[in-house]
Amino acid sequence: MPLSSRLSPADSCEINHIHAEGVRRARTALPDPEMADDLSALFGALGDPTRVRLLAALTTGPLCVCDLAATLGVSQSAVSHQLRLLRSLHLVRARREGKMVWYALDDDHVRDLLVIGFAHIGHQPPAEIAVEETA
Amino acid sequence: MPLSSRLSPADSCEINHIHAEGVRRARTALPDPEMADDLSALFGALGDPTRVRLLAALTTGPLCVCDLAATLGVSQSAVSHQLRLLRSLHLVRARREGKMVWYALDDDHVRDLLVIGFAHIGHQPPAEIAVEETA
DNA sequence: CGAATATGTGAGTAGTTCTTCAGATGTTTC
DNA sequence: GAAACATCTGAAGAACTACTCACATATTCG
Repeated sequence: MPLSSRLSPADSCEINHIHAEGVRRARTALPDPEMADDLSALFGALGDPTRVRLLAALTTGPLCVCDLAATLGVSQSAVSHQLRLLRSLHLVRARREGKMVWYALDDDHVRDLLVIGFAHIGHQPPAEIAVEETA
Repeated sequence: MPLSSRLSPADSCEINHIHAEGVRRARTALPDPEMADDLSALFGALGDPTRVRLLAALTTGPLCVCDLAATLGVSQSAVSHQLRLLRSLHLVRARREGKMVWYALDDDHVRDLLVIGFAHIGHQPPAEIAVEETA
């Protein structure tokens, strides 16, 4: 039980009013540290305006680095740095074609996350995101 | 057209090989700056291991601050700070009951995001997350 | 091969974030 | 009202992030 050993008697509320039942139940749903790190890294990748916009742009179909920079109005270098992060987390996929590299969303999870995200913040997603264009 | 004015001739690849068609299409899916900020703030909130674990814990039902601290094994103060952020983004809801404050997930978007996130990173979510316990 | 084009990358820096610490606030009980 | 308890909050420091700049790499074309 590595989890219970983490409940140090330190400061977290001593042995106060802990509701043992609820805590035990909560622990069953608690991802282990590695999962939590992976999950938060994934969401963290979506936690930046530039990257969200990159991904949103890519929902309309593949674009090369240059197009992405032009679409967002940011420097090509900045885009490249961000794409590397997105690639490392399998959010986008890169395919070289001559001098250019085309980027595309890696799978539908990305689109799903964006749609739910938009729903949560109460804005309507820009139409193209919700529907698969199969472009 | 505030978007096109953002395409400064600065460094983003001059007027090179931009594929005008794709860029124009991509722009239709591009959230405006305010949306992008809201969206990324939402995902950013999920972009931290402690907060992901807090939310995962809450998928099993409401817990008080003290329970959450005990469940995760982190200080009560740290939990409180994080809960404030999560509350401000409507990811969790707080209800005072005497000395204690019970926290619960604010809506099902949170659960959905976690489930998709787990699917993406290829781990199975800890069983309790996927199903609504109506506890 | 050398020039031109498109993209990738390391270092540096300004800005942001997460935790801890100390103390404030709100609630109950006596 | 004072003591005890649960939670909240501001300040501060350590760690992380995202951009820019300069240059490296890769591909095509002459």
